[in-house]
Amino acid sequence: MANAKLNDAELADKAIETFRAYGYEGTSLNRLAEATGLEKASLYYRYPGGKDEIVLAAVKRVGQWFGENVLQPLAVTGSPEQRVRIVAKRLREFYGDGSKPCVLDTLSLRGGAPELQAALRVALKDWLSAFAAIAEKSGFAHDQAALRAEKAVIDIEGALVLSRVLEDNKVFLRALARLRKLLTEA
Amino acid sequence: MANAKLNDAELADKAIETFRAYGYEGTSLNRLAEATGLEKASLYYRYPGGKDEIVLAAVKRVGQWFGENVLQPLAVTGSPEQRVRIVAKRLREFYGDGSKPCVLDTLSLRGGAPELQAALRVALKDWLSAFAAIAEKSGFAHDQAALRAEKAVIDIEGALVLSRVLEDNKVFLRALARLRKLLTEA
DNA sequence: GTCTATATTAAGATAGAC
DNA sequence: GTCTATCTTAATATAGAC
Repeated sequence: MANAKLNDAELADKAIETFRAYGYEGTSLNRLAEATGLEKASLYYRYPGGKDEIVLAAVKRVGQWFGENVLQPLAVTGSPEQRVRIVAKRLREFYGDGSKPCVLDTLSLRGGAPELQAALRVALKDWLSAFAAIAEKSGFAHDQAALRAEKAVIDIEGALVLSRVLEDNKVFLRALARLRKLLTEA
Repeated sequence: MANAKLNDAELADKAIETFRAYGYEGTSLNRLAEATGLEKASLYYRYPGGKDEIVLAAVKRVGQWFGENVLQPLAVTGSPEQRVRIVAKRLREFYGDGSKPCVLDTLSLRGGAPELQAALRVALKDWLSAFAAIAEKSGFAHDQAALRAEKAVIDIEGALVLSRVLEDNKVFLRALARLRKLLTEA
């Protein structure tokens, strides 16, 4: 790690950008080498398990980042409305105004290792839990809060798909504009 | 075509099942050969352009099928409510109760040819137009009808992503249960 | 029209120099 | 820790028999 060109976090960040755009099968080690600026052999030195190990590290890292920067603001001070507004802003950045796919979507196609699918499932459940918590704090009953959270994540994921296919970010931005109402208003 | 094991429609149907599950990059000719029961060389004989030509043919075919079997019922006799109920049923079949991904999602990752992306965009626009038309017939103003259609397709696409990641079809079935209200009720 | 066999290119993966 | 070089396997693609 002394002569490292990139630290692990930087490497994971570069890698995840490739994975979220091309998916697991579409991300070759050549593409990863190009994206990170490291040669394939260097990637194998740091991740002997190859692509499987890299994608797991990248997903773990992005999950952590998402938790700290997007979901954590839901648990701090401020009204539920204010918190959701901040989260919507973070989501807009995270998804590049709707131009960057969600890893939960593009990495969940068939072909990925079971450990990858398990990691994605955990990340999604964390997301749903955080949204359900803020909905419950806004006054929804437990079950209704869970349903609102589900609808909110569906709205974001679906809008990302439509924005990608239509090449029109406005679809995603409209979905983000619905988020506060969906999670905090009856 | 005389000694063909499969006709073009059958071949496209087998191929699309592989493409929707694995995506474009994840679908190798070996997988297509296995799925169709034909050898790779036979696939090249019928589609000299290889995978690019096969995926376009498959998308064209599924788009046609979707139009005739899912969207066309929206334009026949019956109340808007009845028509949407039928469409929800067809969608449930088309997506295998939520277990089969949408080609618009899994084939729109980076890596596919521009012609493929264009074909997906046309298919999605057709879908949105058909949903918007039934919403307008239900009494929504033109713009509101278009928004309802967008929300409805987002709901379906997003729910498919969540169902896939969570391995829980109930998420998708809940979305389908919302469809009639979304397209026909104020 | 489909097959077996083969050629060619790219992907995954390792060895050894610096 | 990263590199160049190389190996191995799988992918795309074609040739020619039936």
